[in-house]
Amino acid sequence: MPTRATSKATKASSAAAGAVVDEWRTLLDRHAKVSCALEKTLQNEHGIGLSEFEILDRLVDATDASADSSTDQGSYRMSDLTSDIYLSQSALSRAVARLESDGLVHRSMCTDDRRAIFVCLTDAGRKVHAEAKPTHREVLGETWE
Amino acid sequence: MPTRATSKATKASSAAAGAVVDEWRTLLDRHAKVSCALEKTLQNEHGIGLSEFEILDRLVDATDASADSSTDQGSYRMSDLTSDIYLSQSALSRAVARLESDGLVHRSMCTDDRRAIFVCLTDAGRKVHAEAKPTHREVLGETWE
DNA sequence: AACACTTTCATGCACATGCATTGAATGCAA
DNA sequence: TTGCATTCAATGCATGTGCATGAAAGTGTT
Repeated sequence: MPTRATSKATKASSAAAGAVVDEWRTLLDRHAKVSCALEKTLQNEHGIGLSEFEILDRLVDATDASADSSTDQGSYRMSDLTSDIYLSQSALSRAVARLESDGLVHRSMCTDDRRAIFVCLTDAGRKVHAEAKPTHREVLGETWE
Repeated sequence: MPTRATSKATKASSAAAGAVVDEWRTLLDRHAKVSCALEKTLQNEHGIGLSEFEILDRLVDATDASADSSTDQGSYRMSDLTSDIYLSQSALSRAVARLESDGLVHRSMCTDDRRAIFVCLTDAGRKVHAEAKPTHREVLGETWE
């Protein structure tokens, strides 16, 4: 396993580089298959996209993790969420906006730093996630291999 | 390392399911990081996107693999390409259209089955791919881990 | 031949994403 | 205080993608 290629490792390691390329293609294929299946199933059965589900998932994790009632239940600072998820800042902003318009999360200002936005689950959001989670796990198990 | 889950591993394995979820999140993160880096670098240094490069890559592979001059050099049937790559049929159609307008590939009809379209590399396409391939491998090596 | 069905690729449309920018709030320094 | 750079989130814009459809060509049945 080539730990880390030197910046000029283009020529020397043709076999090792080929292995990474193979892994990369495998990853691309699996990503396409799994995320496509998740997207469709979550949309059909629960009316949310994959990005939306992933956000809800993080929020629930955060809620369960910190039992301290920091602000509301399961608050998550927008900027923290951006770095904890695979979405870009703008994509996250819009996804949260979608979730809010669906009534699944609530955006609130922080009094300490009035630039920051806190996102927290609503009861409806918690409910939808609880319903969608088994579906998510199931599809993952079916399509993973 | 869980080699391969049985096909009906939905309910029974709550711990194993959690492991798959972890792997899935890891895959999502790596996919985002690597594909984003590849996209940017390929675009900046060679003027093509990741999808376009992947298509060129398949075409070159096909050229090298079959030394028989089947039709032209490195022809690839559109429908075959669709199943060999992670792109959907419509995405592939447009990506090839982009490549053609850039002069990197050439679309030609097949006389046997006039529904089918054959894609083959132009000299310019071969050249761009040859230049971009080291970059691709290099970025892959840098961002893989 | 005539008809229905399938396959193959392109395209209109809606939408999610990334980039770059904007606007607001903060922090720091003079 | 004023001034300037920084941080944070939202948004205009361009673009790539998927879904559903359409058109053309092939296949099969009567």
